[in-house]
Amino acid sequence: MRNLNSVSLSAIRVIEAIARTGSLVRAAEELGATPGALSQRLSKAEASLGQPLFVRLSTGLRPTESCARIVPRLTLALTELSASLTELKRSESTTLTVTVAPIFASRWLIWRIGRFNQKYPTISLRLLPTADVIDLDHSDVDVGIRFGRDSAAMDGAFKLIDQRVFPVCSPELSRSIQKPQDLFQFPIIRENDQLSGWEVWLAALGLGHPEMKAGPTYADGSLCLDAAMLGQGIFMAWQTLASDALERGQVVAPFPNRVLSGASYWFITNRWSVQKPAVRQFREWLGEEMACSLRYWETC
Amino acid sequence: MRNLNSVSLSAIRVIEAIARTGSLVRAAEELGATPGALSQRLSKAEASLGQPLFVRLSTGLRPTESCARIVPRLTLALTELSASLTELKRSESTTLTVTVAPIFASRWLIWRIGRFNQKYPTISLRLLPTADVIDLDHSDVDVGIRFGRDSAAMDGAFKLIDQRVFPVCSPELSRSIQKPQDLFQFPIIRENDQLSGWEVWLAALGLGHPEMKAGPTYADGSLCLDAAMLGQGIFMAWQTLASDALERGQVVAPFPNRVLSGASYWFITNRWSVQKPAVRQFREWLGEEMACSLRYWETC
DNA sequence: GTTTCGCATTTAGAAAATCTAAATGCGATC
DNA sequence: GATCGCATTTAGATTTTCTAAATGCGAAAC
Repeated sequence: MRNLNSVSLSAIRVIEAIARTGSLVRAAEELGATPGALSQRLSKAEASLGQPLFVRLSTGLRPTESCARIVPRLTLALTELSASLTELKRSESTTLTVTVAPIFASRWLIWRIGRFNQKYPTISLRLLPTADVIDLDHSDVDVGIRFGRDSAAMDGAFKLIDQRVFPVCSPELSRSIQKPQDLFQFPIIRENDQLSGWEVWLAALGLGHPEMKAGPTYADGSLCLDAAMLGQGIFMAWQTLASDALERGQVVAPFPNRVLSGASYWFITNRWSVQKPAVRQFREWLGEEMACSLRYWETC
Repeated sequence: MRNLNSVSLSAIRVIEAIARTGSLVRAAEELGATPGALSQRLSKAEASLGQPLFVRLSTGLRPTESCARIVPRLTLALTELSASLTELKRSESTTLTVTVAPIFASRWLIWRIGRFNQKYPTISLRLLPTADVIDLDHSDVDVGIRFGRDSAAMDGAFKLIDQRVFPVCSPELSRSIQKPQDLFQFPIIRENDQLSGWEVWLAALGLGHPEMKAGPTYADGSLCLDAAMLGQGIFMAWQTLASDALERGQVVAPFPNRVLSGASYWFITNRWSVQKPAVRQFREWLGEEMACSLRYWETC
């Protein structure tokens, strides 16, 4: 391996091309350079190898015996390198790695990926459900779907959907609920002891700060939604979380008001992946699916 | 193959080394460069491939999935290139191609090559008997043994031996020859209708321009010598031509005077081959063999 | 919790390599 | 004897690549 320090690899390519084509001019054409440039590279290689590699004929260049002996090996090795790069590009264009928050993945995305695979069978979509934000540019992840406040919008991010919040509960509970104030006869389910979303929702409905019953608290929204399904209380949910549970009737939203929370879902891209067609296709597909979910919520 | 235009081959080497060693610092050490240089080459490669090849960890660099997949192929290909270069160097050091005039080859050199092979069994000596002078620097020939006038001595040539001329004839004829004038009762054998050598020899012995009988003419000195052996006349020979025939008694030199012709044998070297040990060894061996022939001539 | 260490990366400027375009030279062919 | 095709040389421009030092960042050590 240390051998390769003695000759520039580009010179090896020149040698192989000249040997294969039998002429400087043809090799130059193949390599996209001028004959003069190749001639110089060749001379340098010969000098550093301490031996001539080609016999100069009036009709072109003929490899010397020892050069001819290794040319097939050079061709092989260079073909191998070339094929490797092709594979690199190919695999890159057909696999798409997406990092998403686990809750979004489990409550919304994974149920729809089947349709994506149907539409783009050549793209192999891989999910990387992680809670922490990755530096996409220095990873092999193409896309991130991140939730964040609109004010923190990052460079080159694409907004997928505004988050809207609304209370949900089990069908049983909802029977006792006619007006917003009725909600507060039930416990309020909390995510990490927080009551996120309630303030904006109440404000939008012109309600003050009613007294809210203590309720169970869970580490993430997904568990909170489960608790709501089981009738443990009222939970302030949002579209992508509750979408499928609503559709299946596992929970219901007693009021049609869906209030902008001021946060959104963002589609962010690895700097390298921006121009990958698969990225664009995934983004467009995501947009369509979200629009479809939205339409459903509006009709119910 | 056209693929390889997109990425510099040296970058491929960097990629392979980083992937194999797992660290920029170690790769830099192996490739004999600074980490900064490799970092730059890598960034450029990533840019032109349009994808990151390594995930940056605090402990070093980890290949991305698609990079890792091709690394074994890269290692293979680079190893192959390296091995090819090794073979190139190896074969170069053990085969020695020598271009010689056919007459010198057939009358002197080939009878001694056996001894050369014995002394240097690892060097495979190949003779290229050609009449025309080759431009060594642009051929795969390492050495030329050329005959020429001293005034035309070329650059970097090494004089092997001064040519000395002397008349020879068959043993039968020589019995009638006591003094130089006796030579001219026999036909004078010519090479290409020329009487080369006679003038200097006669001058050295203080003889004028005696009348010389017409004799057979042949295309080259080797055939002239054969004619002399067969008693067809007198031939003005020289050391390397007549050496073995004299030793075997096929011809005799009636007079001890060996006169400098003003020409010599030259040992010339392909510019690339000068530093090959085999070249030096062959030159030294040639010198010894010639000295040995000289000693024999002096004693007879 | 702070420091230190081992990395990779960035930067600016220097050095080296490589290239281009045109001239040159050399055989072979017409 | 002229012309064509090819490789080579040359000088100068251009691009690439490198070095050395500064920087930044995370993990381990203290």
